[in-house]
Amino acid sequence: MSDFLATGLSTAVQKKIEDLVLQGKLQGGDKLNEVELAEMFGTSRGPIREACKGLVQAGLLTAVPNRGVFVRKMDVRQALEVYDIRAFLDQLIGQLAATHGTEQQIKELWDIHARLDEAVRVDDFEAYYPENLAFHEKLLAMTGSERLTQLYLSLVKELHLFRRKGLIQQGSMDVSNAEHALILEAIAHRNPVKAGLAMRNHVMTAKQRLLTAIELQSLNEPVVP
Amino acid sequence: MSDFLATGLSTAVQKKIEDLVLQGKLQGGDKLNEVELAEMFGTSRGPIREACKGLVQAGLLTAVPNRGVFVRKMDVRQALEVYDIRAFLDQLIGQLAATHGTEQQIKELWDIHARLDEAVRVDDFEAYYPENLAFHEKLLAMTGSERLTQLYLSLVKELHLFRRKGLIQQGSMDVSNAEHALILEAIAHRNPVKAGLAMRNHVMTAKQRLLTAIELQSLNEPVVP
DNA sequence: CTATGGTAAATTGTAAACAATTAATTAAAT
DNA sequence: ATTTAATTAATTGTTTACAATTTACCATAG
Repeated sequence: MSDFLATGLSTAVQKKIEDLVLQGKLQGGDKLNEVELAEMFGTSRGPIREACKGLVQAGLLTAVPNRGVFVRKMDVRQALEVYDIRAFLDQLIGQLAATHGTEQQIKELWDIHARLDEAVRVDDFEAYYPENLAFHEKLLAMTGSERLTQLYLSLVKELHLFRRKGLIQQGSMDVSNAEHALILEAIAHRNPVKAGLAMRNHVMTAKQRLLTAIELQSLNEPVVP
Repeated sequence: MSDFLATGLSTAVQKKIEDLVLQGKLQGGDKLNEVELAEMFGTSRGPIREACKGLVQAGLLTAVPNRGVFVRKMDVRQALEVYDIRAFLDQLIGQLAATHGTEQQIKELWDIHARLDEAVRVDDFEAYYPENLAFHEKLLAMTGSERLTQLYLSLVKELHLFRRKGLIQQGSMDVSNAEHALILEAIAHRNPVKAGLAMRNHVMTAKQRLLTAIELQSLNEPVVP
């Protein structure tokens, strides 16, 4: 390991394995071979095992005694469970952001929203996606709650495990950003309840989009493979 | 390790260390010595280190590079953050319990509530405490959401890190169980929104009790020690 | 041809040894 | 006497070696 690391080898390895999972290079159900990973990162098996323990606790991997660790397989049901949880956490985020956000932060949210609108206008999802992330991360920063931030980001990672082809839709950017506007107005007016409900609604509509997308897909695949 | 364990040594060790923390035998800020723990459990340091990695991810321990792991120190601010999160998770729990709970489960809730009332009548906190846990665990079971259950239990454990003398009050059992009644009625009437709000309120009043208790304590300790 | 059993390879689980960093102690100097 | 430097001890980080379990393969019986 020649890398620069101020936080220990196992932690660095944990981040790298996490990347492999989130980028989809390791997919749901895949088995993680310890010696393989050790050679890949140029370490021994010790740090690999420690890293995996952490990722199991984080919900990205699952451990089977004497069989090893596997990338967690997330089915539709579990994904919907996480959407529900996220919806209520987002409600809290909206409340806190409206309460504790500074005027400067609100201004920056408007800036991001303007860029999102531009991406909607030219129908550029590649531009929309990172700005959307920035929008929600700015909201997180406005809450001032470390634990909430950590928990929320953890759940977002978890949802990355659920990636059936195109089910997390690229469409409906316009609807999504209209909802952003409602959230922003409520925050700008310092209305925590309204901001919270707008946030919760924002996630619930995303959940609903996923549900309809699943229904559509199941119509195209009517018989058992 | 002569113990019976179907899930690996490091996992068993993790549970034991977790117990040490939750029982307060290891207190906030305490340093965990690897060789000491290894001798204590009759293992080598490997499983200890793996267990600690898991507990760090779970939020019960904190790791400092080249210095070791310590029991996480939770201040008032962090505890209040967790209360807020729990409040909104409990709202979701209430909604789901009212939606998916079976009539049998609702009946069992009434039974627990009756025992809680009896404990209130004779002012027996030792009897109240475990039944209160049972009440909330029954609600969790009614949600049918594994992830929500896991997350909620994890946050409850986290709150155990915050234990200043008597701040988690034993009093106000009567108020607490009156809130339980409101929750139960809403669930029995299959009113998810009402049940959710009653649950959130239940946690927020607990948070408020903590806040007032802190204020009272700070009045008794006016000067810096 | 399928099923069963047994042996060998591969992989995980644990322990012990080694390296590197941090904490503690002692000695010297201002 | 207090501070600073140097040396030693203790502890963490990592690697290597060993044990136990699982998986794969092949032979043999039905």
